[in-house]
Amino acid sequence: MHVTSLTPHMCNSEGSSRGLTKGAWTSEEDSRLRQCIDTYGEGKWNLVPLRAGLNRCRKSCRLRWVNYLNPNIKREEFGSDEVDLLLRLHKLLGNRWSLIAGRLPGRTANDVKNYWNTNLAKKQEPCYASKMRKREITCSPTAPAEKLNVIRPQPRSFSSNNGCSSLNVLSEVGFGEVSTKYGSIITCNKGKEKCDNFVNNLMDGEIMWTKSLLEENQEADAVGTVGTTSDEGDSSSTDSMSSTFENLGSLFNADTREVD
DNA sequence: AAGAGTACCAACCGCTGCAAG
DNA sequence: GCTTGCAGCGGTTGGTACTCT
Repeated sequence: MHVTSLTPHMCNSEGSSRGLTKGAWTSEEDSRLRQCIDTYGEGKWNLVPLRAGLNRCRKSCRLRWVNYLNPNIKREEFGSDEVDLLLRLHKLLGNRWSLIAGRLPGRTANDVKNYWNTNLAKKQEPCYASKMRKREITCSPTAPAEKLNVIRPQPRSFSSNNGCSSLNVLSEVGFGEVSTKYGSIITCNKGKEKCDNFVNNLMDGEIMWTKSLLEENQEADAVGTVGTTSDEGDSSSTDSMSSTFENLGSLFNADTREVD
């Protein structure tokens, strides 16, 4: 990008940060930003530095609001229910912190990411946690999941959502559930392309039962496994189907329910 | 009490996706 | 279809608080 002039909304990646304040925010800056958001609302972050009279880039302003000043942010420690949900969502979504945070009312992506890296990563993947902490590669960490092209982050919702569930996440992006004799399963209800993209971007070992596969097989119980790197799935095997649903069941646990 | 090591978390950086022109 | 600018994401860094010796 060719930059000919400097404006407060420009950050390093967009141009230059020369002359812009960096580092910790002062209470004065906080109050200015808060007042600006109160007056103009969220959004138009490129205008915020000018409106608030801050010598900060728009990214810094947005981050400060989103991660710290927003009054909806929870300050207390993660509860056991939140941790449980976080674990299951991470298993499902990988490091899509904003998506995960969207299902944890009052938590920001940064909160979730920090909590994961400091409290949970070590329990899940000791090698990865060690690497994160020490910046040392002493063993091969689990490869991060491929980015999901289909799923776009949902706007934060701070409603007291009792339906915080993995299935709700899926339904928001076009996936739903159907039930079979094996239990509830995830389906795609917004077109085969989305479904295929989702499936193609699943993490290793994750298994997806798609409505399209159901339709292709022309029978309610004809389902297929979709492996990403290992073709361990056997769509014709009842044992495989059962184990698959066991996997899904453990993945969703309480979220999985029968649909009449 | 003091220094070293560790944990936490706010903030920064680089990148990507999307929309508008 | 291409370019440009904005919004927002995940990874990473660095300062500080805390704990241990």
